[in-house]
Amino acid sequence: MKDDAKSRKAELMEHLKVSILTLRLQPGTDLDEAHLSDAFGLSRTPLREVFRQLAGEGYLDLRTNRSARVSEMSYTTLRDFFLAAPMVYGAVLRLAAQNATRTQINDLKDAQQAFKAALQSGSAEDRALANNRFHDVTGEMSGNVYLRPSFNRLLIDHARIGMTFYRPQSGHKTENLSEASRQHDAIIAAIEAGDEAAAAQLAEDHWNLSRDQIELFVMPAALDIPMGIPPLSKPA
Amino acid sequence: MKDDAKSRKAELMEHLKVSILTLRLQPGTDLDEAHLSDAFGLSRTPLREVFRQLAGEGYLDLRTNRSARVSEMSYTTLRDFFLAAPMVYGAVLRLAAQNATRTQINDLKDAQQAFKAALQSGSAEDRALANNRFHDVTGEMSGNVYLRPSFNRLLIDHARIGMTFYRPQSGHKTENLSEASRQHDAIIAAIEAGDEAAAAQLAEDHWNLSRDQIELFVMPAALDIPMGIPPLSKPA
DNA sequence: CGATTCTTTTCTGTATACAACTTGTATTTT
DNA sequence: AAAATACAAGTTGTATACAGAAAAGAATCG
Repeated sequence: MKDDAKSRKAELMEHLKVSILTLRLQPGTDLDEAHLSDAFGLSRTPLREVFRQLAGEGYLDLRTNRSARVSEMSYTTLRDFFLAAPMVYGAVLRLAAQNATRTQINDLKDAQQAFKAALQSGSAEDRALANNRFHDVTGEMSGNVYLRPSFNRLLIDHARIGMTFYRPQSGHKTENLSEASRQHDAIIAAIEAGDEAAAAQLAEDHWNLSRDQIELFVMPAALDIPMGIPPLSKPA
Repeated sequence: MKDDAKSRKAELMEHLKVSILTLRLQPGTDLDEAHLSDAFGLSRTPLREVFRQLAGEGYLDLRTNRSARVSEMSYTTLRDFFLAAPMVYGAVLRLAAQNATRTQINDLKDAQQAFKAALQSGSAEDRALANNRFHDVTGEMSGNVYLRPSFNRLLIDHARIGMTFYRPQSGHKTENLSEASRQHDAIIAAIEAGDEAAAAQLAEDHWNLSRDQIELFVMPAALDIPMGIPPLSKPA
């Protein structure tokens, strides 16, 4: 029942992280210090410290004398993402297979349980968060301080990319998500068996699946409907 | 001639970074807020923001209700380092060869000039900082936001490892450092030519050189002198 | 003496007040 | 009427003061 400043600070942090990962706070959004400090019962001093930390982790961008912003996503970052992700995740899973402890493996299984539950009944946000948690545990397992900064940065945008491209309720999506779930199970098995090579291969497969999904979304089948005359409309 | 708070803050940041990279502030050192804020004419509020940011970049460790500490280095991190470094640096140089701009290439040449100058006449600290600058520019060139967090984290410990293991004035060291300088030249050439494969290969070579150097330091040739009776000495 | 508890001191974390900067608006000038 | 300037409101950055937690020291008890 601790409702002291320390817990409120942690709450704020969690709130911002979740909001950013789920796109409730969209890339580029300005954050209002006064409003947030009011809402969480914190003064601006600790609030700004949270901003600084989140900026360090890649959630926010800070510009002097201007408000903090949710970090941007552009098409160039999408390209950079798929350049870096397979390599880093391959290394992470390889190390996870080497180093995972019993406790961590149980954490991973719990995360996968939650992911499956979210697939069944949850919202897109629940799925993205559960998926994020799953991969976060694999990052912990790798236990390499030099890989984690980039991996965590990748996970942020992985969640946001997922929220952007897996949103529509289509047959493809459900299929791909259950395929993702199957891959998660395989990843758990590979880690539990300490099978590095399998883990690394699964990392690659997992990204190929993501990329295929996005390509389908970005380049849909063409509409087969003749155009009418468009109404006049002023540009914003 | 701006001597306002903003520049003092930047000064403090630079001071801490340089001090940590050169081991003037050793891993595990406690930082005194009162003393630092006094020395740089800043109140504790902006000072603590700097701490948070440096912690995010991997220079410091923050623990609640305890003083900020220079981030630790252990033998396990040394192992983690050489697991991650070749992979990340290989990717960085590959992307650098793809994306480097004219301006960046000039920056890199300037950095290499400074490095050579430091080799000739500078201290170990100068060399480490110049080398750090060189690699930092390659990181800029890669232009990949997902790779840079890990790469920057690697560069911090690269400088500190260098300060630890290249310190003694030996024939080997000078030789290896000029070899490093030659590799830098080759890296510049590969980037300028846009030769990805060569750049990636050079990244690997560069780490092999580092690793050899450390192995030599950790496992020196055995002394060929019969032991006498050691003098009594108290452990610190 | 040694250990333990209590007090004092020091340092970390937070709140508030103030200063500096940005930006939007209104007024003046051409 | 358009542009430029000056003003005003709002927001960010910093300093100081205070509250709370560790650490250090003194006093008490075994």
